Amino acid sequence: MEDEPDAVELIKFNLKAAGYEVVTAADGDEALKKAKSLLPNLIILDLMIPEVDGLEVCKILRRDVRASAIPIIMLTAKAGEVDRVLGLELGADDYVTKPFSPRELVLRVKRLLRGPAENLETDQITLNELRLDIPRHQALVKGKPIELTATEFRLLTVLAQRRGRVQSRERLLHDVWDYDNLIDTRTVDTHVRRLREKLGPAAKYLDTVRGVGYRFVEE
Amino acid sequence: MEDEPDAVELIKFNLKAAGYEVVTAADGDEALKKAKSLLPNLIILDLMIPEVDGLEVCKILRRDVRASAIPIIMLTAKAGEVDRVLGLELGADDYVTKPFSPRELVLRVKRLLRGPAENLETDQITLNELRLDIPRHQALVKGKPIELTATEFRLLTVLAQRRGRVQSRERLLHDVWDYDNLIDTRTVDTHVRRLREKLGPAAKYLDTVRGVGYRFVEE
DNA sequence: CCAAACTGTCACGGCTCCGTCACCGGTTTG
DNA sequence: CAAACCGGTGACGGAGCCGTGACAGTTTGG
Repeated sequence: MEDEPDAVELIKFNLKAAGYEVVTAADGDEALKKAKSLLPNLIILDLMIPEVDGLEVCKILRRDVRASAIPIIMLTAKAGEVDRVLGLELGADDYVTKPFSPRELVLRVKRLLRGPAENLETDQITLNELRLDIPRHQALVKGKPIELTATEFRLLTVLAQRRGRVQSRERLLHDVWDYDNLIDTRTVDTHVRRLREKLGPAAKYLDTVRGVGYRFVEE
Repeated sequence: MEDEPDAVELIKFNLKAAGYEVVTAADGDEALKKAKSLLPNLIILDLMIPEVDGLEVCKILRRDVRASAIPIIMLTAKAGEVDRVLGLELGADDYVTKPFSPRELVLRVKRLLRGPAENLETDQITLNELRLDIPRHQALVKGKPIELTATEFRLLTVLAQRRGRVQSRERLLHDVWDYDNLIDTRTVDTHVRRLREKLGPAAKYLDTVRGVGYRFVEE
């Protein structure tokens, strides 16, 4: 979500190299639409964009029921204190002044995605008889604790946090295993199987989307 | 209750935007007076404040009959990590290290105001036959005092104060040892082992969560 | 100034867990 | 309708994790 095409490509390239999935928007209006429909895990927002001003986009997103929880990084041309305070007041979580190194941006993205803000909001996930308590590292089915290994728990957490949306095997390998090589592996499948075994009746929430990946069902 | 005017205004703005009523104090002395007279629902306390030190303010408030129950969030500069454990012993309920995003602070405020029961830090923790007397720096099993070294006691305290929640080795190294480097160490394991030896029958309260860390059991 | 206590690191070994493979039934494709 | 594709399943060997004992460097106390 940028104004200069070159800069957009540069950022996109570096983020993809770090293993992230990137979607871009040409102006503020498009940015708003995509943000609300795709509900990304993080938004990088340039202040100087056409159609709808960056600050305005931020403000609107913060009022949105579903999008308000998404962390936002702001890109600003001036190092002016006004923009910084204004941006933070409107709910941005971090901001970067141009010019900046792509590496710095990637680091800030990582920090925000693993940061405390995310953990605070998602420290407990409940879906009918299944409950995930992340700080306690405990999964409950109908109130009874289920013994899960560390990897199984992380996999289930990632899927549950993005419930409704299909996660490809590559994405899961990146987020759960920190694998960046795209080697074909049956690892994910095996772990999903073990999860289903242990979850018992709650296994119905784990959907297989043939040819794509896995999904935690919504409602 | 801050030292930098800009930061105070920033926090104030964001809390008000979240629907809270906010009162500020310029120094520790003023903070104490206002806290005792207004009896707010929550206090955000900067460690680096003039007149009366933040830790001192915390200690005084905890001794006060009427103000002792008020949750306190401490703001600490990244340098003085020793303050963290010290603050916990003095009865702070949560910590935020600078720099932090305003949104993160608001989230922590919400959490503390939402569930006071699960976040209350007392100076005495009792779980069946095990009792921890934090101000006296003493651990008791079935009423009999157990000889613990300084490090062992701090480790046990940190684990017990976050009972139920798994603490990673890195987290424990950070909070108990002030280690920030992520080198692989068996130090935590060794100290847990020594703790278990000394605790005897009460050792069952220290859970190992394979691949994650350690946990003080709940109930 | 010495002895005792405390602390961090290391090596070892048992045991759990994990990644991979082969196989097979079901589904899609041409 | 056959061939290719895909994902579920069971099994297995290696890797990684953690408990344990030992030890050297440092601190404490007499």
